Amino acid sequence: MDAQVELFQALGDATRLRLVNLLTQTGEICVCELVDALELPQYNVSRHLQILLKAGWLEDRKVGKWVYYRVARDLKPYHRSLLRAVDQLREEREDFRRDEQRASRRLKLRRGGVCCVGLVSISEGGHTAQRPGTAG
Amino acid sequence: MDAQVELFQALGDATRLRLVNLLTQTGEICVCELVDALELPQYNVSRHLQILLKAGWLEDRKVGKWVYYRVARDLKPYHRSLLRAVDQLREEREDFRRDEQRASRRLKLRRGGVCCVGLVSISEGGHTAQRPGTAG
DNA sequence: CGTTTATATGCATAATAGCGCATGTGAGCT
DNA sequence: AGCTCACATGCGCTATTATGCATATAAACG
Repeated sequence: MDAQVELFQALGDATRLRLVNLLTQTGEICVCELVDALELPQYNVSRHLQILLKAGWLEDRKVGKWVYYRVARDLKPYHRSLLRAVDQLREEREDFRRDEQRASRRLKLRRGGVCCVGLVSISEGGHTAQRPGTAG
Repeated sequence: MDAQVELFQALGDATRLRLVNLLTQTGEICVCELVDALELPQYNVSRHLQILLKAGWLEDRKVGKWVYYRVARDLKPYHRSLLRAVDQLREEREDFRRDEQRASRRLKLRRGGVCCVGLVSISEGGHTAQRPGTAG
């Protein structure tokens, strides 16, 4: 599809807006951390990450069994403007702020700068607690 | 739906991006002029205008049988950032430029600052030539 | 090699979006 | 009143999208 239209379309979804916001606020962050922060099922987060990736919004970096995502670095002016818009949304979006809080708590638990290391149990059931049926 | 998500979603469509671009570039402009500029069927343009209107992007003003649209005036910072992004897209979008050219030709034909007055035939078949079957 | 962990994806389904056609609405003109 | 013009909208269709479930992939670890 039209690459620029795809760019806007990728932001036309609440979950993806939350992801983009979180990624711009926290920098590089891995999928399991995003799952915990957004409190959404892993497959759901993964799907939306793929959409953002394909649209050109994100970069991924694989480290062992983890995948870290971050906002892409080679951005054009219109990308920047769009990211600024997302940032300016923050004031009005409680969900953004809650995501950021949960993410910040989660990121403090990183050991040696690596996600998930030494994590046995965040909530009961471990940090994959957001699998449907386990949480909620 | 979530008002801010709707805002982004409204821009996630080529036709609506073209409309927003044209409206930011030309100011107030009526539906028949937009139809000529975009070379799309009237019902199509009308539909997308309603979507943009509902999303909070546009204002309309009815004058006789015409309806003029313009970009809304009470905009928040994130609206402005988004509009800036659309503007920055212009460089890469031939379609935007073509729309603007056709619009500019069309707008020169206004009489007394009013659209459509004294217009008998722009292209053969009159200025409603974009009805399917008449054009293309 | 089998198992666990982290992530991605095929599939079915439900919801949504865009399009074309036809028609409705409402203003102005005769 | 009847007609035309400018614009909006209901309907049916098709295409796309989001979601949930299950499973695939692939790395790490015993």
